Order: sequence, then C-alpha cells, then structure tokens
Amino acid sequence: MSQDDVGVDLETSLGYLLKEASSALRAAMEEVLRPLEMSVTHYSCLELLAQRPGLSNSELARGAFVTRQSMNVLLQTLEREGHVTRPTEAPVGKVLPTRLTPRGRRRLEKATAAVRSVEVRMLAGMTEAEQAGAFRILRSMIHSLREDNDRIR
Amino acid sequence: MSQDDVGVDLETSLGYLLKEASSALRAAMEEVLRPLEMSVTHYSCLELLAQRPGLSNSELARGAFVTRQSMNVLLQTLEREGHVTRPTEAPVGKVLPTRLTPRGRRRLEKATAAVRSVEVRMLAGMTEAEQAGAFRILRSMIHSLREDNDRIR
DNA sequence: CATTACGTGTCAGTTTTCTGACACGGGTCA
DNA sequence: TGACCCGTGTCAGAAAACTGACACGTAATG
Repeated sequence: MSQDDVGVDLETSLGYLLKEASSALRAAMEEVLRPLEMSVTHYSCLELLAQRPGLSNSELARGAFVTRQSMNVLLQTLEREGHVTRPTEAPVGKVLPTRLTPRGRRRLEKATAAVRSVEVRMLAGMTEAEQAGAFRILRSMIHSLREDNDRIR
Repeated sequence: MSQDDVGVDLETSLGYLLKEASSALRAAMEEVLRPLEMSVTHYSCLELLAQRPGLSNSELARGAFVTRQSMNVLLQTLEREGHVTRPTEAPVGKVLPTRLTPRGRRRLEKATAAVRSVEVRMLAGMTEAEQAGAFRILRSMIHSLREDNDRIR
C-alpha cells in the first residue's frame, strides 16, 4: 500500500514506539493464551493473586490496569468457575480479600509458562546490560508521567 | 493497603513494566486531551492523517492499533463532524483515501501541542543517549515479538 | 465526640471495541 | 483467460470496558 514510509514523526516518537511495543506484547500474549482459553486480563488477575494472595478487588483492578467494576465482573466469573474464593463477608471494612483455589493455581501454571516464554522471546537479542537499561528507562518514564498527576490531585 | 511490596516477580518483569508505562502514557494523554473533548484514538487518527494524508481506513486502524471496524465508526463520526473527507467512491479498488479538512487540521493543532508536552514530560530527566537507547531497545522488543508471529502465519 | 475525607463493593446504563461474516476489486500465476 | 489469494469496506451482533451513582466502613480531622 503506502510502501514509502514518509515517516514524518511517528517513527521518531518514543510515545508511539511505546504503544507499538505494548501492543505487540499484548498480541503475543493473546496468541499464546488463546489455546488455554484465557484472556490477558484473566491471566493478569490470576498472576496477581498468585504473587500477592489476599488482594482486594480494587487492588487487582489497579494491578491489571482496568476499573474495579470491570475487575468485579471478572472475579464473579472466576469465582463461579471455582478459580478464586472470596469470603462472604468482609473481615474488616468492606474489603474482600481474594485467594486462588488449588484449581485456579493449576489453571494458572500453564499460562504462566506461556507468558514467560513470550517475555523471553521479547528479550531475545538483548544483553543483560540492555535489559537493565530498559528497566531504568521505563521506570523513569513512568515516574515522570505520574509526578505531574500527583501534583494536580 | 498492601504497604509492603512483596514484589515477587511483577516488579522485575519488563513486560509488566512496559504495560505500566504504556498505561501511564495513555492516562496522561487522556488527561490533556479531555479539555479538548478528544479521545486518544480520536487524536491518533487525526495525527496519522496529518502525517500521512490519504491513508485508508484499514491503514489508519493498523496505525492506531484498533480493528478496521472500530476505525470505521470513528471515521464516520469525524466525517459527520467535518474533520475528514472521504471520496464517495473509490478511485481504485475499494480503498477510500481519507484526508483532513482545514477544520480537522485546526482541531488537531492544539491536541498535537498537548500530546507533545506529555511526551516531553515523559522524557524529562533522560539524556539524549538514554533516549536513543530506549529507542533501540523498544525497536528490538517489537522486532523480536513479531518475528515469531510472521513465522506462524 | 462529631464531621469530614477516603477507599471500597456493587448496581445500572452506556459506550467502545471486538468477532464473525459477506461481497467486491486487483494482483498473481498457471 | 480463469482460478485463486489477499486486502478492503461494511453490516450486524456480542463481548468487554467504561462512566456515574450509591451506601457503607475506616481513619483522620476539627
């Protein structure tokens, strides 16, 4: 189609490149998770719970970058399927700490391996130093983007 | 809440960090675009058209990382509002080359400035060399993630 | 002690985006 | 030429995510 890359500015924009990378990562994850009948959000929720048991709905939502309302419907599904458990009433306040069931943990195992392989593939051809650099740089971007937000709020 | 960062693995995962950065960027863009009553996808479409006039619906969709169906409904809105134009019938094939109207270009101007400021903020505290490094690294990630996809297809 | 602010879970409705499907034009190749 | 494949635009329906709103518990504030 447009064979000649006019590439005015898009190709030099780090923001666009960041979105591109994130999109490629998501697509790759969807591809390996599809055979397991699991979406990325699905997986994120389970992985979060595996690494930090007892997280609340709202905390899971923040960790998976969705609203708590969205996470809530997901949790209802996962609970119905027997992958997670939530107490019927809150031990303290309104917070309902969520935990993986053995079944949920089992379901997560293959998914974790699949996603891990994607991340390994993503890092292929990068030296340890480059990975450390990428880490620093992304952290710096996140920090810079958020500090103004905090100033406003 | 969970004040102690157990941080088993999430905090060491470049994939998660990438998603985090992308999410922060999107949030920052939404914030500066909201006063202009423009969404990120909205802006992406106009910016793409400004830099590469005559792009088709499908090409715009790929450039904005949405499906062509989603881009189509967006283009219908933009066309109704008089920000873009599409020929009533295709000059060649079925492709309908889209172009910005003067009005669309005017609307884009402020948005571009706003988004540019976000990108500048994101890059604050990074040296030229670091930015170049970030560029290389992100490009490498995208390439690595996509090459297996191509192998499958 | 009263009040305020904040975070949470949840209900309802809406918007956005996606998946699936179809017909069409153009290029490729035997 | 005719068969095939690919990319495109578009219609329709479904799924996912969001915004807005409310009541409730906790902690901080006066």
